[in-house]
Amino acid sequence: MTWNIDYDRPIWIQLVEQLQVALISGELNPGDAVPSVRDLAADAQVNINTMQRALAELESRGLLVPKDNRWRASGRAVTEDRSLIDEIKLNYARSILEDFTQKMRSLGLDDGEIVSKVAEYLSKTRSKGE
Amino acid sequence: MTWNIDYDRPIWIQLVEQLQVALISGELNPGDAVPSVRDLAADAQVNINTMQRALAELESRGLLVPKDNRWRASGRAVTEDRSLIDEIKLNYARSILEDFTQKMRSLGLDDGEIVSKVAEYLSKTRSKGE
DNA sequence: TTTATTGTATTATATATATAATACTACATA
DNA sequence: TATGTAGTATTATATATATAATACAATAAA
Repeated sequence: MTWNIDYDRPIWIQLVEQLQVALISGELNPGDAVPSVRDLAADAQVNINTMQRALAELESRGLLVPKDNRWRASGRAVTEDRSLIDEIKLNYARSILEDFTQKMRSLGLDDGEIVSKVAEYLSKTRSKGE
Repeated sequence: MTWNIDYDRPIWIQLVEQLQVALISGELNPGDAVPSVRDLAADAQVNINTMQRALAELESRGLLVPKDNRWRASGRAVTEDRSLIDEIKLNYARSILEDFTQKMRSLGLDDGEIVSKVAEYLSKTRSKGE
């Protein structure tokens, strides 16, 4: 997976968000093994403790689970609770829409202008395939 | 003006953003006097130093200017350079659109779905007046 | 059985952020 | 003229974040 860290927000929060996107976009599927904390940290070029904090957060949300019941050395996996993933996906999409429309409206744009600007921007940035 | 501070990003950056929105949305007009640092800080329930940092940043961007040429006790005003405000408004709107479409696409939505979801969300949250 | 790997924990350090308290200079105003 | 107000500066303190360097116990793998 690809990482994109900027520096005006806590890194561990950005890691949580980007891992969550990987889960709800289907880049990581229910039951899939998750790379080890060390590997993920190296991949994202981030300290192990920082990545550990992100994974612990996702585990507390139920999105990641320990792979075996007994102890740890088996690593983590994506939850098989698809309804939980769907629920989080819906919430996430709604929060993006909320944030976006709030910002556009605060600029003084009305609903028609917002829709047309979105359509215009999408067509400008459409990849050749679509 | 209304303030809305959350706690996962530096406060001074959020102050810069929200003051900037006030400028480019026309809530504060070119030439308008800006309240004193102390008053703004009290209004936003934020430390004076924090608000000062935000105002200094906006001044460095040319959006705010010292009210008189001589010294300070006259306070600040909004720049009368309307083209600068327009330019920043365009950049801001574009960055919002960029951020939004990037997030929606990363969820696996195609352009048609994005437009329809925007339209649907806008109609659901439309105020009575519109 | 030996070695490597897993998640986890601990300690220390550096940095950025936010606040509080205080003070100064120059100007505006009463 | 005397007082208040503007922006600004300084010092100190608390907190969150991020990193580094280790270490450990239990499991997996060679």
